[in-house]
Amino acid sequence: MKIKYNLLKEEKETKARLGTIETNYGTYDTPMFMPVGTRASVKGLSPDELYDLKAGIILANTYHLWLRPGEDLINEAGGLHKFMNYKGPILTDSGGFQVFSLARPKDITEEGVKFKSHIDGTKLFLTPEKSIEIQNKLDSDIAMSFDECIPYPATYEYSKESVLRTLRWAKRGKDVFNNPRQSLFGIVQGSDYEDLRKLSAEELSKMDFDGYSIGGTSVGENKETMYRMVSYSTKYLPKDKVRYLMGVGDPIDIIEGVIRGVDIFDCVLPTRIARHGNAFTKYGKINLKNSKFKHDFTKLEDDCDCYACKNFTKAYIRHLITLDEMLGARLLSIHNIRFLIRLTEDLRECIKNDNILEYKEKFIKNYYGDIDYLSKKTTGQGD
RNA sequence: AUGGAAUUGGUGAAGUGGUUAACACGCUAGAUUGUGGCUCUAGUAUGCAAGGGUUCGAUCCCCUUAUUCCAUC
Repeated sequence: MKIKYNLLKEEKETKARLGTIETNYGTYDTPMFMPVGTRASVKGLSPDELYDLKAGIILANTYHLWLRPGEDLINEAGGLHKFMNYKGPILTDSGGFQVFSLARPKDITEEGVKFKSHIDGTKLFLTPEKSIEIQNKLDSDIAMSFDECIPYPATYEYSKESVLRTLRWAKRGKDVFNNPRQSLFGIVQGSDYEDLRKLSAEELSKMDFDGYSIGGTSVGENKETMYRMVSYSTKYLPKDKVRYLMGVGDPIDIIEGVIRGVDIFDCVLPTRIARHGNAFTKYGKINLKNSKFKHDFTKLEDDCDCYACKNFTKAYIRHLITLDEMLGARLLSIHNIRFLIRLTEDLRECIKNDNILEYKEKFIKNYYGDIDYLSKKTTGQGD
């Protein structure tokens, strides 16, 4: 079946939306956070552990699975769900983002994108049709259109050219799309130009996708700019379809995104920083490698219900991380993903109670203290 | 006891009669946003066993002492 979005309530003072999304594998509440499992695995975690975290949709990556093990092998296994034994919904990214990090501008043509494999340097060519064909075979629940994610800053001329091309690519992908149990999303681009975001969102809407993504954020702009890009996008998207802000998962960015009408987020941040020894807490991110935690026999967070917080101390997790024991990264991944999912649970309550701005103020005060987070730069990828 | 060799940071070590003593590990911090999987960035010896001497200048040359290792009795 195609996914179905049900809008239940809008928050009184903001554009925040409470809703549900019906999928092949159950109905889930939004706003929601999707853990990332690039290569058909959320690094270090089993499906059972993901269910315990109350994860709903997870993300896998077309580009990576295309190269290894190949879409035909996964098709032979009976599709992505059977292959990895995940009994929840799966969304596949289109490979557009890898283009952004692996290709050079001159390799992008109307037909598709030339780039080199990050594994062995093999020359590769990806087109909108090819991306969709792979995703159809992977048999994920939601496929993404193949888009161009441009760096920031970008000139108006280049941004416009790119937006128009991405629109043509979206149309081409949709035309060859042929998996009836799969849904297809379009991706809004347009850098930080409101008229381009508007053009992108409106043209995609005319094509009637099953949901819409916001791409091209978190590519080197500051947070204030990112929030503007999000506003420019949700403003022109239909209310009866789900909105997904791609690649965003800093806690405050999730809050700001929800306030601007975003329903779904995904991000590698919780698992990546976990592997590097960091944990989200409501009083800011902490680095367990810091010597101050050596004798700290308290939990990561007192009120967290995750397996790591229920069973282990900071001193122990620090010990695991400093010695590079696998369990350390696993425990921090569990905690960090649960932290973001709990955040979305809180935000859903706030939408019901019409007090999301209060929640945000309190969150920022706890998390950032006096830090001016709005001027913080997002990471410039692809360099 | 005699002869020989050595002694450089927390560790393994490179090195030179003359601006900031290489590198690695460790340690201390920081980074990380549609994942190029243990990554990246920065800091980390006012010091070259101790004392004395030669020299414009010594970690580097000489002497004494201490310690360690090897060989022989």
